[in-house]
Amino acid sequence: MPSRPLTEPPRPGRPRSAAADAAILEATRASLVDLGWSKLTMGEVASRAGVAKTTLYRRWAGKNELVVDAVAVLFDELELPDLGSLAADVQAVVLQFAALLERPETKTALMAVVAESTRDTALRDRIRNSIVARQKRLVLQGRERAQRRGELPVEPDTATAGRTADLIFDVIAGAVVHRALVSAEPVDADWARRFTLLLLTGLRSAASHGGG
Amino acid sequence: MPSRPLTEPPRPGRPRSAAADAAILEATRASLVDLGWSKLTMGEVASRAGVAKTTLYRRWAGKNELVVDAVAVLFDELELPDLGSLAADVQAVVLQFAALLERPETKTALMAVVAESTRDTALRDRIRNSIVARQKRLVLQGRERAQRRGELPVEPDTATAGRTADLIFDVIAGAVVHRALVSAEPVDADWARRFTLLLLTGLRSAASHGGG
Amino acid sequence: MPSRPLTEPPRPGRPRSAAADAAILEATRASLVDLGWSKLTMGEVASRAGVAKTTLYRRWAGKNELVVDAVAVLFDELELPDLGSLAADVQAVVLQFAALLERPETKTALMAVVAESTRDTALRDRIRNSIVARQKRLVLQGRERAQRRGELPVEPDTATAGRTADLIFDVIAGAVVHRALVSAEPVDADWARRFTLLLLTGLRSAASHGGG
Amino acid sequence: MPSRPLTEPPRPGRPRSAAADAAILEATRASLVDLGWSKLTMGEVASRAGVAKTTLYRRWAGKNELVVDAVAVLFDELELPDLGSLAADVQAVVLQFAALLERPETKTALMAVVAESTRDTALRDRIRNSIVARQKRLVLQGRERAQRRGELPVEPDTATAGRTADLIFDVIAGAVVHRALVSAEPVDADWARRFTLLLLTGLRSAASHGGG
DNA sequence: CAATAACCGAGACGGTACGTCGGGTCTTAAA
DNA sequence: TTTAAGACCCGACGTACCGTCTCGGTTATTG
Repeated sequence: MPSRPLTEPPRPGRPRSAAADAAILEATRASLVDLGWSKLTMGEVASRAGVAKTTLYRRWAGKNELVVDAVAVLFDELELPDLGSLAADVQAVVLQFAALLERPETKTALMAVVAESTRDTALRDRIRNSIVARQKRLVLQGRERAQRRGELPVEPDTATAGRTADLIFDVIAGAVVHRALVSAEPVDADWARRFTLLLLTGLRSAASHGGG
Repeated sequence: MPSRPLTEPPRPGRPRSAAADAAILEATRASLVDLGWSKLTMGEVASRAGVAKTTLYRRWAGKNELVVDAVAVLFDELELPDLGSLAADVQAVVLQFAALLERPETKTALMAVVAESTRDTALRDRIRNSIVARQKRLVLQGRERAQRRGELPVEPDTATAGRTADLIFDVIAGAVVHRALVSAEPVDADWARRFTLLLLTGLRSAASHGGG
Repeated sequence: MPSRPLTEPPRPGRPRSAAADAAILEATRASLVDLGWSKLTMGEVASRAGVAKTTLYRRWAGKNELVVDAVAVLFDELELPDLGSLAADVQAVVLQFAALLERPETKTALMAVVAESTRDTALRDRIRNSIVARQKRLVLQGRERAQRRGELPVEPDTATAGRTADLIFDVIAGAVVHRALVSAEPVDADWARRFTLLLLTGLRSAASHGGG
Repeated sequence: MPSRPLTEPPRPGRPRSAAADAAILEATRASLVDLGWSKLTMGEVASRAGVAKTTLYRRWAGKNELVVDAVAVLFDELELPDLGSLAADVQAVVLQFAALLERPETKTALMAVVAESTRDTALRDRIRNSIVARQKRLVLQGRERAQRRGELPVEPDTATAGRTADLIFDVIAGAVVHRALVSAEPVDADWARRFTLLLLTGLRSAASHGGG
């Protein structure tokens, strides 16, 4: 979303239409579904949103930024359920995440903006803040809950703990994304179960051996 | 590579220039390095290769196919070294793969063509055959070697074995790609060691518990 | 000038700023000098005048009307000097008029608004009242003075007199404009002398032959 | 017309379509008639001509150049008739010229391109070569014929002759244009007769007095 | 050795989308 | 009601690439 200071001193002139923002993001998602990333055009989004092209460009620098914002909110739907065990929780989140990746707007857009971000650091930061952060939160939340349950030891060294969380995050997100988008095979309950088993046994054994 | 029948019945007329093929693929890689995926154009590739645009279109249907072929050969460089232990071998391959992903032509192109492939099944097959297969081969090779060494049990059920190999592949490839391109953090020796430890302990424990 | 009722019944609310009018017309002329007709924009004029765009549109319907008003006042500078003979007077006015046409704001604007007026009768009337009338006045004035001096006969038939004045006006104004703007050659003293000679001898001879 | 060397060494590549040239110029004239100069757009012309916008821009730098070329050919219709006397010939040409200026494509375009040419020397040259030259030819032709008939003396000094021809041209063209477009009054037979009388008597008297 | 056929370079072609600019209107808060 | 500011919708701009086509000309195999 176009970020402005939180406590906005009312600027002179006509204020920007909040309705336009919403309509544009909605139109962007609809266009992604119908056309896919590469056929989505700014003009099409504008016309679907009932808005002039200039209104888009006043808020977003281009297609990349617009799509990141349009897709990011979908990641708010991800939630860590409390099913009683870490394994069950992880498995559930994996399936949630896979379901999200199956949605046509996400599927076509996610890899595309990541690809663009390899040559655009501002875009990379935007993705990190808008999308990656929303996913990573689940890992931290899951670890904390597992530690409360006693399923995982409390790691005293925060640096090591952070590195491990990052590793776990890349393994989970990477495996699911790769399965869904590269291998293009279904992430079903069986796969999720086998993946979770692999991950958690590895995690527990490694932890007891001192994997820092 | 431009697919033609394996046993080519010599067609009438002037044959296609083999030199052009090589020059085009090389020019494509060079353009990826200089311009990145989204700014790469067919016209630019043609002019760098000293070739007419028609010559490109006679061989490849479009940018997607061209780039897949241009990038695919780079994956031939990946090799499974024999360092004496599965852990060492995996770690080495992870670093090799990461190094490949750090190359600018791969970094910018890989996610992009995957993104395109979500709406183009022919492209998906091309990627699977040209790129994914080249990576997967290492997993199968590694498992076989580990089984010969006795580091991993021989799985009698080939269906289960296949599923496990797929899982391992998605975990390895996914984690490395995600770390390198999404998290955009370095895949260094330390990360590779910690990742390998997690993977292999998980793999061995899960195997002994019957993770099929 | 923005036309309002001659006897203005004082309207309610804040009255319009008279200073704004002057600033806008001045800014319009400055923009004409710097940018020329086709690159002059309402936004540019507004910002030069330190005024909002709405203030312009409240007073003028558009660029055409604004420029006519901005340029019209320049034609007030034209004066018929009294140099003792009709020939001298005409020649002086021709040079004055040419000098006015050489000014960049006039040069670029005059033909442009005339061109626009060919498809806009309201604009045509505005030009006629604002610009053409200011020029024509000189012809009538010159004829009257010449008649007083006895250089020209008094035409009793007012209809014929009017037609002749119109003809003279089109010949003088047309020739000077064409020389200056179409042929793009200098209207210097020599040209003015030769033109005046042609005109006045023609006029006198034709008059004596009954050119009605 | 886009001028290229007369003896064209056949350039490589696909040659430009001559049909496109004709269609574009015709579409330009039609657009002038329907829309007028200021509402004519390159896109509209292209679509009327059944041609891509790039095809227009490959041949003409912009609207100005295009319209000059589209309108210029109309001036080929002007012809100096041989009616037996200079006065009759001049009067006929004046009426022809006025009829041309009454055509909607000419009326709306001519002053507009002249206005643009005041800030664009290349455009001025194009107008001079394409339009002005086509008109001036008639003056030279008329003088020569009148001299052959003995209606006008042969001017021995070519420099003076040239200057006089230029003057006559500006007077004729200027007066007719001014009457038709600025005064916006009809150039009918009566006006043409009175104008011709004024011009020719002036010309003859001035010539006998030594108007160089 | 001529005919044939596919190739090659160059570049024009009809399109689509780009990102920007200007026109003229509307919506704020302030005067 | 006017003002400055600036967002708004709209339409055109001139450019860049797309993928196709049409040239003149080249290089092979076949008759």
